[in-house]
Amino acid sequence: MVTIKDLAKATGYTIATVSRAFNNSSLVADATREKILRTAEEIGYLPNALARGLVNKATSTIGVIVPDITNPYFPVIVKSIQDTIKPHGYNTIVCNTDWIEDTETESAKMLFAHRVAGILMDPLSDRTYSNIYNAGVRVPIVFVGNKTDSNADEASSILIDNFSAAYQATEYLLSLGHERIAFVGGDEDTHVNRNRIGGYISSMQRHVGALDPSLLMKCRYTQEAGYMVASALIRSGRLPTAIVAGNDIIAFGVMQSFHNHGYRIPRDISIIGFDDIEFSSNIGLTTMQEPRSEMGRMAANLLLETIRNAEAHLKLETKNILLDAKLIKRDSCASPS
Amino acid sequence: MVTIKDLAKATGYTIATVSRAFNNSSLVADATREKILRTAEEIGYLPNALARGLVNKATSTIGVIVPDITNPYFPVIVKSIQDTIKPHGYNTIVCNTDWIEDTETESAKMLFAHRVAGILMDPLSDRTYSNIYNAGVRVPIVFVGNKTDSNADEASSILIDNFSAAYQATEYLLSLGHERIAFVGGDEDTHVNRNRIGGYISSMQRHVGALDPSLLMKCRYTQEAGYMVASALIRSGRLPTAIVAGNDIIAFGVMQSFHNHGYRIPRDISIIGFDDIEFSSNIGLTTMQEPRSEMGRMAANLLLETIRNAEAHLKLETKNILLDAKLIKRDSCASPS
DNA sequence: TAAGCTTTTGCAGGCGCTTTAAAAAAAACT
DNA sequence: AGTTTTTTTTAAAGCGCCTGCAAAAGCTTA
Repeated sequence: MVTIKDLAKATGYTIATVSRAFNNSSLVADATREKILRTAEEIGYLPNALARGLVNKATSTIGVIVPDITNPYFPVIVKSIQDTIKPHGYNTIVCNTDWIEDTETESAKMLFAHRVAGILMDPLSDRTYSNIYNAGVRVPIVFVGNKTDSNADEASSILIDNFSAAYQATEYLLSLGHERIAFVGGDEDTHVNRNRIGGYISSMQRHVGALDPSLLMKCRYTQEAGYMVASALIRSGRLPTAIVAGNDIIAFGVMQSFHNHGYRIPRDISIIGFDDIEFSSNIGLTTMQEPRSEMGRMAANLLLETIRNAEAHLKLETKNILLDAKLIKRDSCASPS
Repeated sequence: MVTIKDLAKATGYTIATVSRAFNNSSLVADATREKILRTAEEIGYLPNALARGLVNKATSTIGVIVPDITNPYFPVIVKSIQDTIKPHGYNTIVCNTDWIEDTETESAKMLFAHRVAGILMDPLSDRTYSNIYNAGVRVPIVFVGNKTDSNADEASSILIDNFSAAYQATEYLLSLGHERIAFVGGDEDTHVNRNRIGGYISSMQRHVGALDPSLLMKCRYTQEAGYMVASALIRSGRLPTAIVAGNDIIAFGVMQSFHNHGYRIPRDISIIGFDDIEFSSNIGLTTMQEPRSEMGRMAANLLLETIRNAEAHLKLETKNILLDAKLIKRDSCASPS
């Protein structure tokens, strides 16, 4: 393992000069820097990031925590984050929680132990912030995609206006002539779920009056869960004419179930999703599009700004930004027959 | 920032004892360890992973490099890796190369600078191994999903038998009665591409004699690329009756193009993909399934083993393991009409 | 009670790097 | 030439932690 000492010996300078050469310090002569850098290549010297992080008390790594990297919703955000921070010299450690709150806390602790400069995360629950704070994690955090309502002034967040988006989705279905509209969405009590359900209920109540509670179904954010709920719905015999799904993955499961049971979409039942993941267009799913790349980019920039301010011992006012979702009309919704 | 020194002061022991308590050393009394651990919770002490890595000359982090995290093929592998190594106390840093060879080299350098214990990667090209070796990276590497043929004895690999899989896919189409079968696949000269093309050609030549070279089309592994190639094919007016796609993503693009141009699958044209990503079942795409979870798991275990051996200064014989792909019949293939 | 063990704890050096203060070298003045 | 100023380099301390060795404390046994 070649260290700074080896490079010092090889060039004839001391480690102090070598270090400066690698840190673009103006305190080394250009000729010296050049010679050092050239020799570094030759002998294969790569600065030890651990030693650097130790003395600098900060790394150029940013932690990213998501619930499920196999849901295409997240990789786009992760990639957008990576693309945004890379030009600033940062890299990422990505963690997967599998929707398990303990894993989320452990991940945050691990990231903090690695002294990441900051954390970007899609929180699992309203307890997330206090969980990781109580675990001793002290590092700038920006939420993306979801947030913890109880700590809105402790950490910034970037997400869509879920209430309004769900309202809009439901309105669209109503405008098509549907009246019996079900909601199949997330079962955890989070900001996103509360607002999507809230928007749905609000729209329904405005147009249909009291809501039939059996139309509100909760499940996990997986295709299997959507499939199960739809199958149960079919077995119950009291089908709605349209469904608002909590996200596209759930919608996929719902569609597959209806398909397997001989129903045709949108002829027999309409469905609208959330997120607009890549494959929704292949399947022709009408959905509320989240600007995920933009969310990732904005969240990353906000975190970078927060980190810079923290280094300068200023505290940046936290921002809770709501973006607009956009209705993407495709082939999964039609007027009831 | 609470350090080991603070914890030492708080408990009345020295940092040596505190350190031992955290490393499950048998040299601390149980009562002492307990007291220290309890106090650690109270004052929020989390060991600095950088300092640890520095003195131990090794971290419990494993680097993962993939070409495109937004292709659902990869997240499953990444997750499988994470799930496999976590019980061993390791965590991961995931890098995205965007199919750019320089980015791949930079990623490897970054991971090495962070002193990862090892790297798992799906290499972009046959140059990958020498690229990163020449960049000074000296760390155990295991390839997964693809490999560099020129360095088969330097690093282990886990992938499917691509030649045989492509052969099998083509045979299936032939058995359905197709004769004019096109291949739309990866354009880089990599192990995977050579073998998939080789398997296709081999099967075609066996049954149809000389191959019409215009049937062999190369493109990038994206949906857009597949779409373009299919559109060009349609414009050319000389359509095949069936297509072997380099992967499912390309197949999606191809299908979408045919769909948009008024063709029906499989009535007008059959198509078979590669990988069996999640959404292939939704779309009814017949495909050659890669056991990605198993590949990730095996690769991770192999890397772990390699790391252990390296620590013991043994060199583990490299293994190049080929798994079998499995033909998953769905609705995108039929006999030509 | 003292000697001989065993168990537990402390001291100190060092991992690879950055950085402040001081020294040396080079350049710019009288 | 000598002196001052500026540029370049070095010496040394320390970031938070681990660990070999030495010291201290607890236990046994005679």
